[in-house]
Amino acid sequence: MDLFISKYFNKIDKKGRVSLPSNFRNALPKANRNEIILYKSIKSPSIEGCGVGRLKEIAKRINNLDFFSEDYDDFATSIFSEIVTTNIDKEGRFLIPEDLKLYAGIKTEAAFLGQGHFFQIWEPKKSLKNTEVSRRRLLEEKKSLRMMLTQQK
Amino acid sequence: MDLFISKYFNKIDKKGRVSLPSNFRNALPKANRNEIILYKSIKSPSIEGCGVGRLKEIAKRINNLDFFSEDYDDFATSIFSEIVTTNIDKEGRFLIPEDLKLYAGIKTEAAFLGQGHFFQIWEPKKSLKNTEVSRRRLLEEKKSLRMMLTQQK
DNA sequence: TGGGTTTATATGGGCGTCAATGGGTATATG
DNA sequence: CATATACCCATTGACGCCCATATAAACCCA
Repeated sequence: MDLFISKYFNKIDKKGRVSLPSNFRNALPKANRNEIILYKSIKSPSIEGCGVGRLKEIAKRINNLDFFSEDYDDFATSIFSEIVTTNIDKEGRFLIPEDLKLYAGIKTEAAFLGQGHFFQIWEPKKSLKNTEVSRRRLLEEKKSLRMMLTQQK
Repeated sequence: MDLFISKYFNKIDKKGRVSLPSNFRNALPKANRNEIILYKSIKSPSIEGCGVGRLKEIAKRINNLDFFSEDYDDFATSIFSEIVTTNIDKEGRFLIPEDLKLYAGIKTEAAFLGQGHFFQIWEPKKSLKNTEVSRRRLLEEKKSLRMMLTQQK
């Protein structure tokens, strides 16, 4: 299963290290499980991450936006210029850069949220609130979309 | 017959393990009978589960949404981060995560309800009450539906 | 059809392995 | 030289794997 699934709460030690959930490590391509990329989420105060292979996918999606629009500039700038790559040590831990932790408000603990082809890293309490809000929006406002997911093939 | 049908009451041991009814195990695709997915039911205080195959189907559909939209996030968060995958051991048992047990009020015993393409896990007493209520609703309020189901072609 | 035997399922428990976490030390980088 | 990061080792608890047993269902044979 090459998807990032489930939610995990891991601690950040004195050295700033945090374990990438083993489940997520297994979702990375076997070829390169020692490296991931991180960047600020555009839509929420969280950090998004994935394997380096997904860079191409991200580029493609941005390319589908109107090249002359403000969005294009904003996205290209926000994402590409801010992407960092970090190494995963033999115990499966990595370091979250200070500016990213600041952006997400993360201090001593991090919530890892599977998002399918990528994952998000949140400050735990914020993640709970966000999950709650998303769930309610889905329940109350988006019946037609929900149908898309619940109908049998 | 690859459908989840019937009702079973199984015990949860000290280690938190519970047997997936063998009938349900047989309803899983032969390809992958060692893994199932679990998630909070949207409509009731119960846990829903099914084979992992359904997950890939959902992933595909979500991937078709506009990546930068709010919808995408709502779905990804509500679904991928809320879903849990658990392994089934050689005796056919698995672990129910604590937060899911809490959500369903399950402690030492679990009721498995076949629902066709998926199944539900309830706290036994609640399941009895729910079955009763569902049955009465069906009888009293949904005569038209009943007609549809029972009329001979 | 009855009685005995096998098989499968649910359940219990021991134990090794792995994941998450903590810390010491070497190495690198400026 | 000072700080940050990589590597190595240790600890703890959870989980997976294996084996055991009891009850129930299936089977077989006379």
